[in-house]
Parts: sequence; C-alpha cells; structure tokens
Amino acid sequence: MEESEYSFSEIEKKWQKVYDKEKVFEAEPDPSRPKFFVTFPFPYMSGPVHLGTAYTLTRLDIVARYKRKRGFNVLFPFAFHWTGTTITGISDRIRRGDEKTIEILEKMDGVPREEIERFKDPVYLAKYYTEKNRAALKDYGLAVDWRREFHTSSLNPGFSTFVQWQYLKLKEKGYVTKGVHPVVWCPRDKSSTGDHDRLSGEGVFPEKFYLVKFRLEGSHLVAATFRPETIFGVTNVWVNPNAVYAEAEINGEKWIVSVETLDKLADQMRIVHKIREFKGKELIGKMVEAVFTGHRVPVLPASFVDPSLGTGVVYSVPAHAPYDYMALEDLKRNEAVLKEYGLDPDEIRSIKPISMITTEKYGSNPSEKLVAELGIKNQSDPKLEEATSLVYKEEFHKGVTLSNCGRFSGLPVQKAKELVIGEMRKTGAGDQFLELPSPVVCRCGTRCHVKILEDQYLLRYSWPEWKAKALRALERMSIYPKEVRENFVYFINWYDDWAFTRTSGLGTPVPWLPGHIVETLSDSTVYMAYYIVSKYVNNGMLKPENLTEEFYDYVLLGIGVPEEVGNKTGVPADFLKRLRYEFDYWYPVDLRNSGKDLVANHLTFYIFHHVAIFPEEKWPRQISVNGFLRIEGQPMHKSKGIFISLKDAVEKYGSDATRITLLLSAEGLEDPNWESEKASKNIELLRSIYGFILSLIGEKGPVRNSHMEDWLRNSVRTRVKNVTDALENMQIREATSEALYGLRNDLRWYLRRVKEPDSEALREAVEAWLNLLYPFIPHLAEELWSKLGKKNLLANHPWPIVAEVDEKPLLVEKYLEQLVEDTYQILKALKKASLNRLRLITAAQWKNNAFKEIIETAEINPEKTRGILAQHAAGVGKEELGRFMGQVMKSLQTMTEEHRKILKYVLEKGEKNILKEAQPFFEKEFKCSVETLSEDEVPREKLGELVGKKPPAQPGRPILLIE
RNA sequence: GCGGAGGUCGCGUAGCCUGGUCAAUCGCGCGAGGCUUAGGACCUCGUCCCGAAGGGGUUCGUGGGUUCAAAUCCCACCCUCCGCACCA
Repeated sequence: MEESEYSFSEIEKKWQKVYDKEKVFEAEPDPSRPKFFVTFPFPYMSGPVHLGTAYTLTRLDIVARYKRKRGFNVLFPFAFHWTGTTITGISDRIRRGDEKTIEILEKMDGVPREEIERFKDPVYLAKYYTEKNRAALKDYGLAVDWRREFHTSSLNPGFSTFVQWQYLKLKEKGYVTKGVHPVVWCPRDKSSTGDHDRLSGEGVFPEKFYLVKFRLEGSHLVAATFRPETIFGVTNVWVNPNAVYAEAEINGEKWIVSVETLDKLADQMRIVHKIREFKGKELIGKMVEAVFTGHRVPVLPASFVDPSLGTGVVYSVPAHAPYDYMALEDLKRNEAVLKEYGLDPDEIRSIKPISMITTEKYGSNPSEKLVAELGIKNQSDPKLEEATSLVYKEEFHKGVTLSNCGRFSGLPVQKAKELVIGEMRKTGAGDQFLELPSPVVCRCGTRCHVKILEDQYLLRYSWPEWKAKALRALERMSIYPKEVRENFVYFINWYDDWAFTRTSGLGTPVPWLPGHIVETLSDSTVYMAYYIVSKYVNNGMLKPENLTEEFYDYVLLGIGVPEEVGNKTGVPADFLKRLRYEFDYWYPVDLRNSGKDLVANHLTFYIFHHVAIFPEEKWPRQISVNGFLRIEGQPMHKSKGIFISLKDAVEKYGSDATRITLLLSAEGLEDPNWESEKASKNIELLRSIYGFILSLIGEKGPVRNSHMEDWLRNSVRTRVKNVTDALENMQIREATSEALYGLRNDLRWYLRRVKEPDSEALREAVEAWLNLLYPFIPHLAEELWSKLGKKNLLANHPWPIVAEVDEKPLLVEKYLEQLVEDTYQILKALKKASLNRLRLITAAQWKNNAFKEIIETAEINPEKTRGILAQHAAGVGKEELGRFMGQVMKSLQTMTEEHRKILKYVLEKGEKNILKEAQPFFEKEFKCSVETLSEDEVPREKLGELVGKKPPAQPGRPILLIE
C-alpha cells in the first residue's frame, strides 16, 4: 500500500500548514497555565541561515515543543538582526567590485547576478536575506510565533524606539559614562577596523610599547621597545637609512622618530608639530646618549627596522635580542655599508654584546647561543623570530638581572621591568604608547594604527556595583552545560568599559548624540521584551510614534498611571494595562540558547543589561549554550566552500532528518559535526521507524496482559523517564537518542519474545513513543499520530506521565537476556550455527534457599557464608559443598547492586517458573526443542554424567546443555 | 601567555563526579545468516586476541601512584580543539 511510503517533504509541508492554520504556536497569556518563554539570539541577515544556526535553534525548538506538551504556555518568538557594519560592508565591497565577495555570493549563497547588483543597497540586501531566511526557517518548521517577528536598526522605527528607551534608562541610572578608548583605526576610512574589516592582521590588537629616549643634539631620538629593562645592555641604536624621519615637537619636547610615527602620536592624545623631515642616513654615525642610563652609543644602519612599526627607531641589545645580534654581525662583515656611511670598521667591530640578564637555560648571552644552535645566517633569516620569542619567554619568566643594572640589579626580570617603567615615567626618560605588534591592513588597503578616541560614551562594565549585580543574577540562573558558569564569572569580572557608539553601519541613533548609532552588541541585549510590543506594531494597533519613553516606562517597568501615560502616548489606558499585563505574564525569559561563541560577548551583555534595567524578578532564568557546528569535520568557512545553508539541507534531507542529524552529533560544549552521509542514512532511519510503527499499528493480536505486556509497559515508563530527565537537563542528544532508539529496541525485544503481540499493549507503547518522538521529529510523529486515528494534534497532546517503574518484569528480562547471550556464546565457542536440543538445569532448591539468605546479608564474609551454606546443605557431599562455596564467594565479590536485585527477584519468583514460561521463546529463538529441569529432578549419577566437568548450577546461572 | 573543553575497541560517541558482571553504551561501517522472484527495506548474530561450553588474555593518550580492585581517584607528561574584546 502506498500509505506506508514515507515522503518527508509531503508530510512536513502538510503538518506545517496545519500548525499554521490552527495557530498552534501563537501564544497568548493564559493565567491558568504556567508560561515558558524561550529565545534565540536573532541571526544576522548578511547571508543565508546555515546549519550551525539551525543546530542551536533546534535545541531550543525541542525544549519549546516539550514544554508545551508538559502543559506550559510556551512563547517562542523570532527576529532578524540588521544592526552593524557587516551588511553595509558587503554592499561597500560590491560597489567596489570586490571579486571574492561577488563570487561567494554567487557560488555559496546562490544569489543571482542581477540581485547582486542590487546588493549595492544595504537595505535591499538585508530585506532580500530576511525574506529568504524567513522562508527557509518556515520550511524547517519551528514552534515559532511568527506574529511577533521584527528586524533591528533605524529601518524599523518601532524597534528603534525601544533601543532608545533602553539607552535613556541606562544613562539615567548611571550606567553610561564618558572616557577615552583605544581602537585599531583606519586613517583613510576614519573609523575603527574590526577583525572582519581587515585585509590582513586578524586577531591583532593594541599592545603597550615603551618609548625610550636618547639625547641627540638638543633633541631626542625615541626608540620603541617591549623590553625597556634591557636598556642596560644597549650598544647602539638602529635606524633604517632609507626611511624618512622627522623632527617634531611632541607635547613641547623635541623628538626624532619616523615620519609615520607622527600621526600615531597625534592620534594618541599628543600635540604634534612637525619641524622637518629627513632621510634616515643623516642619523647614521651620530652618537646618542640614553637618558635613563647615560650610555653613549652610536646610531647604526639596519634594514630590518620597519619605519611603520613602533617609532622606526630601535635600540640594540645584541646580548638579549637575536635580531640585534645578527644585524650587528652583518654590519661588521659588510665593508661596503661601513664605507657608504663612513663608519670606522675597527670601532664597529669592537662593539661587544653587553650581558645584563641571565637564565639557567640560555646563560647570559642567549643571542649568540641561539643563533649558533638554530644555524641563523643573517638578519633576514625567518628563524630569528623563533629565537626572539624563546629568549623573551625564558628571560621574562625566569631571568634575573646581572650586577650591571644599577639599582635594578639582582632582580627577577618581571620585577626589574616594572620598576624601570615606573622610574622612566617619573624622570621623563621614557614614555609609552599603544601600537599594533604586527601590521594591520584595512579592507580599503590602508595600514592601520592605534587611535585613542576621546569623549567616548562608554557602558560602565568596569563598575564594581554593576559587576556584583550581574554576578548575583548569574548565581540565581541555571546554566547549561554547567562548566559555562565559570566562563561567565570570568567574563563579567574581565569586562572593562565598553564604547557603544559608532558612526558607520546600520543601527539606532543614540538618543542624545545625533549622527551616532548604538553599536550592534550593545543594542541587542534586552530586546526580548520588545517581542511583547512588536506583535501590536505588526498588526497596526501600535504606531512607532506611540512608543515613547513613558510608554515603555509603564509597559516594561510599571512606572506611571495608565490614564496619564495614555494621554501622552495616544494609547488607550485599557490597552496599556493589557500590554503591561502581557509583559508581566511573559517576562522574564526562561531559557535562552545560543552557540558558545556568544558567552564572551552577547550573553554577558544580556546579563549586564537586564540587571541594569529590570527589577530582580525579571532577570533571566536559564542560559544554555552549545558547540560550534563543523561540516564533515571542518570548521564552517564560507570562502573555503565549507558551508551548508539550512535551505539546502531541508530540501535535500527534509526537516526531521536534518534535525536528528544535527542533534545526535554532540552534547555539552563539544562541537557537533555534520556528515551528509549520516543525514542520508537518517532519512532511511526515519523511513524504517515510519514503516515499523505502521506495522505495529496494524497488529491485531489478542489482549493478554501477561508478563511481557507488563514488561513492555514498564520499559516504556523507563524510556519516558529517561527522555524527560535528559530534556530537563538540556541533554538534547541523550534525549534524542533515547527517544529514537530506546523504544525501538524495546519493541523489537517484545516482538521477539512473544508469539503473538498484544495489540492493546502495542498501541499504548506506540502512542507513548510518538509523544516522545514529537519534539525531535515533529512532522513524522504527527503524521503517524493521525494514522493512529487520533483526532487531536500530537503537538497539543499531553506528554506521557512520568510514572513509577515496576522493576520486577525488567529484572526478569535482564536475566533471560543474559541467558540467551550465554547460549550464543557457547554456540560461538563451539563454532556451531544451530542446535538440536537445549536443556536448562536450574540449581537445587537448597542452593536457592542458601543463596537467598546470603544475598540478604549483603556482605562478603567467608565465615558467615560458610555457616549459612552448612545450614542449608543437609545431606550434601563435602566436595559438592566446597565447590559451591567457591562459586558463591567468587560471584559475591563482583556482584553489583543491579545483579543482586535480579537474583533476588528471580529466586523469589522461582527460576524454574521463569524458564518454563520462557520456554516457547527459547524454542523460537534457537529453533530447537527445549527442556527445563532442576538439579533436584535429575538423579545424582545421571547429573554427573550430563554435566561432566562443567561447573554445577548456581542460582541465577543454570547449566546450559547444548546438543 | 590567560581561560575553557577534550584524548575510550575502524569511525562518531556513552561510561569517569558516586572505583567492582566494564572487553566497556548507542549509532554508523563491515561480515554472516534469515526473509524476499530479485534488489532494497526489515530481523538476528558477530565485529581486540585465543578458545570443541557460558572461559581466558591484553585494552580505555603516556608514565608513575593509591587500592583487595582503576577507563573511573591522585601526580607528572604528551597531544588536539575553542575564546581572548568594541566585532558579528
């Protein structure tokens, strides 16, 4: 019959339509039911939603569906993220004709050429993806209340009013301050350059460089270094003879630095007046004096000096800096250069490294040692990089200054460094500034540097009171998996003030600062509250102009009198009360699930902002995070082609198969791995489950209600309990696996075990199973539910009751399973495929009696055991008793609690009775005649003959005679 | 460097907190048999090594230790992955 064919696309569309029509997921406040509000961090609309998003989303969807079935009134809304520079960035790149961007859009996202042309308009781009993604998400089938959908930024005036209100509140309550803030800066774009805006230099951020001054004819040659403490080992100063340098007045003092340095100094709050420019070679050969130590050293030429890095001036410590050492050696050998700059070769060759630090590992001249060890030939050898870092690490952590370091002698390097820095600052012999340790190039091709932004509006994350409140919120929250809690503590403590205004990209204007928008991470922190409002903005009952500060104050915080607020906002007082009621009903968020990447930023902000704005009872209740999806073992990477969109996956595998493929692949913080082959297999698995359940529904066996039905019912209860527990603990993979495979295996065993299945017991089990399957594979489960002749929706049907499990029937089956396994093992050892006769001989009654008593005592005590045995063994031969004693002691030693339970119950029920009852099963299983006996029923001599040297029967371990 | 996760029988994983029926879960793959006109699906068994009786041997990143007993507890080491900021 074509009925049994599983066509996922048909089934999925069918039920999505039904859910839509019946408004199953449209949630309204209902005081008679507890609420459960789940949220997902809205995805960014700069591209298609991918499987990684789907994974995180699915975990949440499962909880939403499960909670609904448990009687909760579940709200699961959705929105789309437009704020920030990613969308405008793509548009910019297309406008510039960036090939790579266009290629990715065309090949990976499947955007038609003519659409790409229109992507020059960022709004068009955002709308395009929002449409596409909404469609893909709907085809995937989520338990979402779509009436509340919105997107962010000023392009959505309703949402913007909300963000503005949020910032007015933050400012009013003192969470906003003004200050300075360093950023990686592109001088051409006049904006900060985040990682994703960079052509090269990802992950590079400002580090402190120290400036060390050398007196030169009424001016200062200013060198930059990470290691100011090494000034005691200086032998010379390097400049690049071909670079351009400048003399300039810096905060009133004359400095000589590379011309590139001037902009950097100016951008770090220094007043810069350029006096003149000149070539670096003019400096060569001059003598300079270290202000800090008074060392007089020559200025020498070096090609490795990069005028764009630091100040373009480097002081040379050949003993402790392999680069300096090598450059000096090169120079000593290079007659031509010496001649060119008129340097005295003898004088240069007499320069010796000055040791000023020692370590156990490298001694006091590590440069020389490492250059020799690594076989470094000249100053352009890339291995110098490695040598430098080896020396730096070792000396910084384990080095001690030598006696030539004045007041800083005999100190650990770390300590000396700290003191030298302090002293230089005090005396003006040195200074410091921020610099990028390696080059960063903006997408526009310009080299970036550090700029300190002044008069920045900052969120005061450094404020101890705010941190304390956030930590308190965290304490009351449930966090899954639990390891992540520590991360939150770390990040809450670690955060410093955060600059939240921007001048580029999409977003909401800062209410008090025209021309500036609220940065993306900062505007998306408490927006879950807006879902209550957005429903009415979408249906036209509220207009953006109604959404004033007073409006939100009343609806979200309960401040003000409805009638007065109504007058000011134009919203009827009754409606305001209704809104207030709705907010109060739904808030706070009960569960927010996201990828682990958001812990460090968004989720921490989420906590911070909630505690700042809302009273304690509205603080978030639970956060759960999961790993990052990999594709065929590789991290997702669009430009490398490692990327699967949700749309493609759903088209190819359907929603249900996609769901379980994602869910079964990881737990906790592990990174799930998507394997397409597995997804295909999972379609087969679903087809198989579909067919299996249909066949079970078709069974027409008599109603019996014997042991096996009892067993089946209790197995079902166990599965219900397991799935429920796993779901409550956000162990979604465990839950999925248990729901998919657990009951399937139970039903298989049941069918194997009985001659004719009990149709009623089967039907009960199938019903429970479908309920358990629903959260994970909703469409398939719903389809089968209707095939069962049910009139209601499975989505609305209550979750099975988590009932007390009666272990007894389960114990009996465990005993039998063990017996079957033993039989198979013997067959294997005998290399036999089949058998003619199977005889099961259970232990003699006296053994059973003795054993019962021994297990009761629950301890391994040879004396006591022997005593008990002797009591029961009247008339038993000494040898037989001894042998049995050995067996008993051995099995007692390794007996687990479960095994004890099994034995106890088997003995209680009578082992032979159990076997008698299971005899037809054994006959069916092994296709042979089966006989069940007790040792008591076989004459002693006969028994010896039958058993041979095999160990005698033990309670729970009958002799198996195979012929 | 700082912080976090992890290394289990071909692959992906469970077990580890609370040590003992743990040669170790489940799924995939693979092999055998059954079913079937055939294929697929489905069902059963097997899948570290040895074994003519349910047993024995060697395993859970490496090396030590604690214990009657260790995948599980302790110590050291090796390796892999992730995050480290103004940016989604």
